[in-house]
Amino acid sequence: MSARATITDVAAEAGVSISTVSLVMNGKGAVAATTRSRVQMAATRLGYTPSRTARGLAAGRTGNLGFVLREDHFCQAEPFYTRVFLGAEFEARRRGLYVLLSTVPARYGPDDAPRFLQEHTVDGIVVAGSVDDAFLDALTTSGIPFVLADYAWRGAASVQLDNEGGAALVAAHLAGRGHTRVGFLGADRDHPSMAARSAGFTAAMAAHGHAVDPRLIVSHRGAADRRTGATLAPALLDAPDRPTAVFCANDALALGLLDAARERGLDVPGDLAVVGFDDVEGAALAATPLTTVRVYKEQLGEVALGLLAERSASEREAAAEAARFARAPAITRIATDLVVRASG
Amino acid sequence: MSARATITDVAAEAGVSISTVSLVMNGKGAVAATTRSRVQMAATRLGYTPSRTARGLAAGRTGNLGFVLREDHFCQAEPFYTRVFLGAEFEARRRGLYVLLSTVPARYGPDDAPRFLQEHTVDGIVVAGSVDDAFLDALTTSGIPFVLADYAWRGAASVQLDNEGGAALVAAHLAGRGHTRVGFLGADRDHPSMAARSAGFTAAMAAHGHAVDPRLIVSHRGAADRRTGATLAPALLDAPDRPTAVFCANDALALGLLDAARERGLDVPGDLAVVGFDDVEGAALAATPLTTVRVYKEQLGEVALGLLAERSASEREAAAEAARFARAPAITRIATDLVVRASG
DNA sequence: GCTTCGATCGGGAGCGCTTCCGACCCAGCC
DNA sequence: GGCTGGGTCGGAAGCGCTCCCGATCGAAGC
Repeated sequence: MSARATITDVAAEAGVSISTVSLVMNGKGAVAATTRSRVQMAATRLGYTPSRTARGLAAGRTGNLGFVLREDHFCQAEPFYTRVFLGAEFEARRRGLYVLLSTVPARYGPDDAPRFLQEHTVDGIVVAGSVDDAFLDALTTSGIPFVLADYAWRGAASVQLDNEGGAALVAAHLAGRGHTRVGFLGADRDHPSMAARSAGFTAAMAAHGHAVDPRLIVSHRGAADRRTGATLAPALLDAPDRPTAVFCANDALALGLLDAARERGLDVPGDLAVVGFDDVEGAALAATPLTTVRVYKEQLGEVALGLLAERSASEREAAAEAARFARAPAITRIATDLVVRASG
Repeated sequence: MSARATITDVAAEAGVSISTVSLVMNGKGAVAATTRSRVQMAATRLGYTPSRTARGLAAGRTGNLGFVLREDHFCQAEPFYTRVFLGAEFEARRRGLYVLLSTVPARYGPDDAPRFLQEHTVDGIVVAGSVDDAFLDALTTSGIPFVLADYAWRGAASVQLDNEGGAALVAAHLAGRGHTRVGFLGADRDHPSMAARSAGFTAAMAAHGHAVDPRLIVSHRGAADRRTGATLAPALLDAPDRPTAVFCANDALALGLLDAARERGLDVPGDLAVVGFDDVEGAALAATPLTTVRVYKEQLGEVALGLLAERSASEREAAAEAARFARAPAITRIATDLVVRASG
């Protein structure tokens, strides 16, 4: 690949000025149809693609967005945020943007700032999952627009799963199957999503006339993984008046609960119905396929990135003050579905 | 954050020319120590960080690298390539570079090109894991330097695990424990790493005087996952003369084999020793903790990115022809370790 | 028929930085 | 003491693009 064609080459080839080429390439301004097509032909003939860098310099925006998540979230076995990222990357590609992926440690110190926070190599940032408040503080003061995905923080714009809605679907399902004594198994309770699932479920059950016995609500602060599910299971399974169904705040916990149930020789769903949340890969493959709430991870990323792209675009054109006004503390919700399988 | 400080501001603040500031910021050229420190102070006082974009335009390189992997590899449950990426990102940060993550479909068509292939927004590309040949062809003709990580293709530069070495460690370990009749369980056999593990193991066993019975070598073409491991297990476990030990080409297969062994009531490692490869998260947590070969995924990414960074730098300064000569088909190997646990 | 106006297009000034080149200064040299 | 030369620094030309502004021209308005 020899030297790339530049806008000047195209202008010469088409017999117009570079301004015109620029207008055509960006689809703005008033350009006569004939001129436009002449320029386009010249561009394709020369294999011209505008230089991102030059465009960035001149236009004052870089055309790439950051995607930040906690290191441990990125590396966890279940590729949840991975899929969110994939959705974001897809949407970015659709919009002709790039996304820089970076991680922050669970405990954020001032030295951990992703470099693009300082170098302004990024027009905006998607923050996926829960992160240290200190990071969000730094982000806020940096002035770079950002949107959260699957997290909430103050009035920041965010895209979240419809956790309440999903939990309500579960409640309706269980109530419909005649369960009146149900339990809830949760963990990672500081995460707003987890809290919402818990609250949504108990509220919906109550609405169905079967308030959840507080003794059957176990909620942990630690990681919401399979091991925790198994560890916490006895509190429910060995209770004097065992619930006939348990809603777990996520599939990992549910899988752990299933392990514990199997150990005890309980029949699922005969003795115990188990419902999870997330619809992870392993849910359908489990020994007893798991009834769960399906969430659309890619869509979460797509929507978040789309929102960010528009936000950072409007940030530029409008006066900063005006844009800040328009920033309604928007929470966008991604709908969820119930997938009924064998476990309940 | 008001308007950013530019190089001009720093020059004014320090009372020098912008050329001098540039020299100081890049640590090149001959600048008197006093001048240098004066500039540096001015820069920190103004909170100056050079604009990536401007730098890129002027210097002809963008300062970011691409990291490409197959979509399905990115999403698999075991975060192998995720860790590789993390290592790469770390190394990039260390070098002041950015990395754009993008995926390609398993079957690559001309329309699937990551956009940065055409827009030259990237100085080089790390390709992780196996990808479609068509993609590598496209990459080659694009002229963008690239290095492979955990893959091999023609004479392309690549960083690979020391698969033979790891397999030899396993062979030595098993032979040392008195196993003379051993089996091999493999899958995804078109992947060079898998082939190397198989070949390395049988060669090393032979060197120990215990040639592997060809009937005890089962090698599959499909995905090397847990399910496959369980599916393929009968060929070894139900053989007339069952091996006393099996080396599995990766941990997922080994885990599947363990499932099958448990089903048959076999004692591990009494009746059957099982050894894996990769040391995935689940290996240590398995019911019978898995003896396996530990591989340093982050290091793989680090080394690959470092190599790429140097390659793309030299690519620029040297004449293209000369650089192409220097491109010895280098294969860098990352050492592996044996981790002995309960399974064998 | 002359002015006004909208539709088109070219000119040109940057965006912030790198880098080549030449100017300058002060030792050291014959 | 004039000259050479190395060590320092400033000037200035871009890198490829965006975008404001003004020029041009034919058509519409009175």
